[in-house]
Amino acid sequence: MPRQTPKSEETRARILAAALEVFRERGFEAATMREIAAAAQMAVGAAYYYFDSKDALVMAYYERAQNEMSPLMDAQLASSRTLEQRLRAIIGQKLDYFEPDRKLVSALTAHIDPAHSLSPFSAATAPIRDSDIAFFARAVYDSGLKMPKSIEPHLPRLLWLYQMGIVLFWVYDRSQNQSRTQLLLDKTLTIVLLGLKLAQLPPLRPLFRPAGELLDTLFGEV
Amino acid sequence: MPRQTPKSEETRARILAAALEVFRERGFEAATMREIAAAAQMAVGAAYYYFDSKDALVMAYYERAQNEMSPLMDAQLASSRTLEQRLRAIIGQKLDYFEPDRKLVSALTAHIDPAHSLSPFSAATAPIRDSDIAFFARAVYDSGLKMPKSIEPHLPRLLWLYQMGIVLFWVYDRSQNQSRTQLLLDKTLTIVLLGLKLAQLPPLRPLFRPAGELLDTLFGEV
DNA sequence: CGCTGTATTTGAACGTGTTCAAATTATCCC
DNA sequence: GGGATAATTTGAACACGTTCAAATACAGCG
Repeated sequence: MPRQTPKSEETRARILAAALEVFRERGFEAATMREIAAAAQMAVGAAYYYFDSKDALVMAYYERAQNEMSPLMDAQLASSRTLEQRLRAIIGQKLDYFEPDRKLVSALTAHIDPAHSLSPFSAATAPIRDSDIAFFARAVYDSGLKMPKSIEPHLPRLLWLYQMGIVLFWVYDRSQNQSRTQLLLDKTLTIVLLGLKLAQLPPLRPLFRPAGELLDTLFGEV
Repeated sequence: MPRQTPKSEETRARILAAALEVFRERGFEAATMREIAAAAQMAVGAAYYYFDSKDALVMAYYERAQNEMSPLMDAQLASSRTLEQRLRAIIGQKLDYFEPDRKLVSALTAHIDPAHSLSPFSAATAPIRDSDIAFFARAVYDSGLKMPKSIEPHLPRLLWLYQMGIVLFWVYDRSQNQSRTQLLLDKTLTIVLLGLKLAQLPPLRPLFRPAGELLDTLFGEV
C-alpha cells in the first residue's frame, strides 16, 4: 500500500481525481480503467499500483466522503436538540453531501452481498459503517432518551439501518428532486419516533422484550 | 428467441441443465460460459444463441422455479386457514424450494439496482414478482382480514416486501441450518401480525391514515 | 435426389478488469 | 558521484463475457 512519500500520495490523489472525473462523466460501469489511467496520464498498470481494483477507487471515494462528512455531522449534532432534529440533520446532511454523486453512490449501494467489498454490510466497509453508527449513538445519547434496556444497545444500529434504507431509496429515486424520498423520510420518521415514544411508556415495555431478544441474536456474533 | 422446434427446446434445456450443474459446483461468479458450453457439449456461441447472457441463465432458472412453485403454493394456501399459517406456509415453501440452491439464489438477490435485470425490483423480473405478490393477495383475501381501506390495497405488496427481506437475510445467513432466519421469521411475523391486528381496531385506524398516504405515493406510478 | 432458404453451430475476435515481468526512475549510503 | 537498493511505471498478456461472420446442418419442395 504505497502511501509513503508525498509524491506517491499526490500521484494517488491524481488517479482518484481522474477516476471520479470519468465516473461522473460516463458512470461507474461504463468507465474503463484504461480511460481513467489515460485521464491521469499514466499506464493502466500504474493505477493498479495505487489501487487494488476499480472498486477500490469507489472505496477511496467512500472513505474520503466519510472523513469530510465527519466534521459536518459534528456541527449538525451540535446545532440540534431533539432526536427528531438530530436524525433529520444527520440524514439530511448525508443526502446533501452525496447529492452531486448520486450515480456514483449507486455503485456503493448496488450490492447487498456482505461478501462484496463495496457492500454497506461488508467487512471492508466496517470502519466506515462503525463511524457512521457512532453518529447515531451520539444522536440518541445526547438527546437523553430513556429506552428499555433490551432495545437500547441496538438502537444506534437500528437507526443506521433505517437511514441505510432511506439512502438506498434515494439512490434509485427517479422522481423530480427525489421528492419521494423526502416524503418517505417525513412519514417514516414520524412512525419511527412514535415507536420510540411508545417503547418508553412503562406499561408497554413488556411488548418490546421479544424485539430485544431478536436483536440480541441478530446483531450478536455469528 | 428460439423456442420453436422440440429439438431446439431440448437443446435449450440441455444448456440450462449444464449451467445449473456448473453454477452449483463452482458458484455463479466462478462459473464461466466456456465451461458451461463445454458441459453442454457445444461451442460457447451456441449457448448465446439460446440465452442472451450469463444472467439470462439465472433468469431462466428463476422463471422455472416460479412455475414449479406455483402449484406448491396453491397447496400451501389450500391447507392453511389463518393469515399467520398462510404466511408461514408461503414463505416456508419458498425457502424449502430454494434450499438446495441458496448459493445460486444469491446471484438473484445480489443486486438492488432496479436497472439490473436480475434485481428482484427490475422490469425483467416484474412478471415473476407479480405472480408472487398474487399469492400474498390470496393469502390476505382468503383469510377474510378487514383492513383499513387506506392500507388494504398495498398489503400484498407490503407482505411481499417483508418476505423479500426474509429471503434476503436467509441467503446470507451463515448460521447453522440458517437458524437465525428461523428466529427472525418467528419474531417478526409476530410483530407483523400484531401490527395488522392493531390496524383493525377502529379507534386506532386514524393512526394508519398517514401510512396509507405514504404507500399511495410510494407504490404509485413514477 | 438436389436446390434453396432457414436454423443452428462454430470459434476467432473484441473490449473488459486485472496481473506481471521487465524497464525506468528515485533514494540512500559511502 | 556512483553503485546498490527500493519505488514506480510500463504495456503486453490473461481470462472473462459477449459478438459475429462464416460454416454447417436441416427442412421443405420440385
